[in-house]
Amino acid sequence: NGHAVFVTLEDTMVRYHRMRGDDTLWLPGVDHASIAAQFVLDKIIAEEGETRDSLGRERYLERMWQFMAETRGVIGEQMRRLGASADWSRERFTMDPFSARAVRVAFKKLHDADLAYRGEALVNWCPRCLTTISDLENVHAEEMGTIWTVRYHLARADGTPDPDAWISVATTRPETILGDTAVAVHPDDDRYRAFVGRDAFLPFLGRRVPIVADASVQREFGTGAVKITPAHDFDDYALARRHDLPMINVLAEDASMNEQAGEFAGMDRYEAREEVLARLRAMGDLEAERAHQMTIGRCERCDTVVEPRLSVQWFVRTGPLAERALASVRKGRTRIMPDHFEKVFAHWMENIHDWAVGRQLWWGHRIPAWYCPDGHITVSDQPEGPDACAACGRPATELRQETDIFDTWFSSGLWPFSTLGWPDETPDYRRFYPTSVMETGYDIIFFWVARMMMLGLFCTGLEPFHTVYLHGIVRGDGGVKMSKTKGNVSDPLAVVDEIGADALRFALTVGTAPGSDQRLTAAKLDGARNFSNKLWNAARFVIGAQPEPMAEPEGEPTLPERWIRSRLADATARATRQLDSLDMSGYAGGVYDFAWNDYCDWFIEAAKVDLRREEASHGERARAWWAAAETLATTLRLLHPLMPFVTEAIWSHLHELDPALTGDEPLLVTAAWPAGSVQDPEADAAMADLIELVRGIRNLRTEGGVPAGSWMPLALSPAARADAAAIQSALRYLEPLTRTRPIELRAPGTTPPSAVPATTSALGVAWLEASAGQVEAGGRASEARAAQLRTGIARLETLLAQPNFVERAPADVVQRERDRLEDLRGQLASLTGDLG
RNA sequence: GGGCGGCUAGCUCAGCUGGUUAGAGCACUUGCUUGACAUGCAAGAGGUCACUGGUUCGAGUCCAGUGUCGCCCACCA
Repeated sequence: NGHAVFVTLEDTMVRYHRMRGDDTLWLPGVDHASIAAQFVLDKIIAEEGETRDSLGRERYLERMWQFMAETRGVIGEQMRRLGASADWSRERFTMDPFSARAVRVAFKKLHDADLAYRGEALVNWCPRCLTTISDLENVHAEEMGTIWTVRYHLARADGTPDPDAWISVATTRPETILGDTAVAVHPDDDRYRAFVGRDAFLPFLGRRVPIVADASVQREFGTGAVKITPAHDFDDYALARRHDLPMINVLAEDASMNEQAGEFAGMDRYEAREEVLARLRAMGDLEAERAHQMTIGRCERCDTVVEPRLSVQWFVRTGPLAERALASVRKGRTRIMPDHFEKVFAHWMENIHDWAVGRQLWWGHRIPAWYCPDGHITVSDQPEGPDACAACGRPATELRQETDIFDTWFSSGLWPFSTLGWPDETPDYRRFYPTSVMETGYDIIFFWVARMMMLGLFCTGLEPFHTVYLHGIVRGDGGVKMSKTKGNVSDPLAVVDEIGADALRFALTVGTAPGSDQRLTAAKLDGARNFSNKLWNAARFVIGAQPEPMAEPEGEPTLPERWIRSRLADATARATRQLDSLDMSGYAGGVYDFAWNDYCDWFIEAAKVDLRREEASHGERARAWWAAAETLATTLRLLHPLMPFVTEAIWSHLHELDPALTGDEPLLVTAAWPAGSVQDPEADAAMADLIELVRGIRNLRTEGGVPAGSWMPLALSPAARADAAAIQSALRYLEPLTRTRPIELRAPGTTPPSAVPATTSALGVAWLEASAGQVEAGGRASEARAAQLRTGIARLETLLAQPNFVERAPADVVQRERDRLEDLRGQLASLTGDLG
């Protein structure tokens, strides 16, 4: 379903711009997702009784290519079924040779600029995936754990532990005691002032560690004294660097205790924890134990508790890169939608750490760094590597390449330009770079968007896109996030099979806002399906209503014809504006409203009258039909970006009927977006009056308990202001639309008999000429209406009586309120006159 | 510990730079197999726009604070 959202949004944007005649490219492709892919493939081969090591690097990677080909096929098929009109001839993959080259070149460029370096540091390590992971892949959550207080005995003058003097430290990870190299207290803490400078003994291993003072220690927390394990804790690491303390790694790569752990070596970290606790208890040095809520980081992929690990790694120095990316956003050269994500983006960029880009995995691009026996590093962007060590000239044969691969996001970060041929200035690159819109989920704004901004600006000197459109997460009926692990992912293809891709696309677009999550409920999908069904049926009507024989259209357009063209012009203008500003939901809602409420509910119903009028000439019927068909055709153009399938199907029928309807374009996908046309305010107003009157009369029928099927005589007393032609043209539609016959025109100012409910509109006052008993007596409708009018009038009178309002509000606002007041007074006058 | 967002009809949500009587879909009530569509048509009911204060002629909309739910970021043992 994640696919369905981005395909829908991107495809809608792209189809719109193609219809506009813009030079449009939607380049499809996928990344190689190294850690996730290995995680999945490891499981698959495990079922075959194999492991990564049993297969070996080469065969494992062969399997991976095969697996990836299948996955890509599935994703491509899904996208196509959803209607993705991407340029499949340019499909790209982050493991293809173009990407590989871009990765090498980009990395060398970074290294040359001193923005990539190799160094020893503490990184997040997943003991199950056996690789470094980035801060972002280390997901923190609150968990209940235990905090223990442990006694470290002080060293006596003779160098032995003092059984009666100790310093107590608090820890949540007792096994790391084995890697402690100090105890720290706050310099101003009176309790421990005398301890500073002395040594304490670790409970095991017989190691003496110094007690140091450091302001980073929180006096209030725990005992106020903290054990320092530099190789296994980020705080401790920083402190150790300040105090020049040794760093002892006691964990192996799978998080079992290593040989530094002495007698604990070989135990798993949690076994060792229990063992350490048991011994401390036995020695009487476990002072306290209590439940403790803490934050624990787990591997995003496999949920294993992450270990900080001291190792030599490749890093990207992000400071200068982030500064530039941030400046771009601040200056508005790249806009993030919705706006408030700019703050989120800025906050992250301002607090960014260097990026550990190396991964101890197989599936990915190997870091193009070569080491010579003398320790020199040569970074090369050549596919075959360097000829010789850049520092000492040793031949390539004596160099060995780094075995670590890049974080997938490194190659993904180059996507906007690596896919267009960079570092070469290819025609595609010149034509399409920088790109315009980056559409993706807000959940990967840091992983991907931030990296593309940083690397794009660094590599190409240009912002890789001018707009970032972030979509939200799709949640299921209960508001639960759909995730593969929870197994509540609904298969988009199953939905497509059931209700069609168009309906799914519509449901995913309407009523959503960028950056906000949405609930995709069954009811919403139903509504979307109903809409595509509605379109189909409206088209069926239009197609079936073509007059026989079809003649040259003639005669003046009727009111509904003028009106629907005006409404269409308005709908077109709005849709254009909305799509230009990426208001996808507004666009979807707007065309829906036009197609259903204006076109189907009012125009088609009115057009039926004209199409079936017996006295109409062939030419007049042809004109009436043409208006309906033409409007339908334009509506299809408006809807096509969002609902490509139904619209295309209907289009082909219209084209078959008369190519003039489709502008001689057999395919809607390549047809043009409708040009704007002028609105017709006169028709808008006249039709609004007619609609108001129709509604009023229908209301009278319902309120009066008139059976829906029966014809009722109607009396209409035209308003003095209404012109005769307008009344005449309205009558034609009034009759069938309100099921009233005959309609008697009374003199202006005529009032209905007392107690007969009437409806007042700009066109006049109307009431049902009921035979006795057919209309329930009473003027409830009129009373209610009069009350409404009185409230409105009172409100406006108060408002207009305020000098402040009249003097300080803009003239047009004041005038508008005055007009409204006049209008309401007029309506009330005729209504109260009628009531007697 | 910081930051961000939501709070509008029974439900899911629109509501742009403050200005008609606050909207839609679904659900609900009533009536309709009217020759495109019952996946439909017509009419209707339903809201102190979370709360408090402020700015303003005018606040769902802007400002401050409170509550509540959710999310993101963060190296407190």
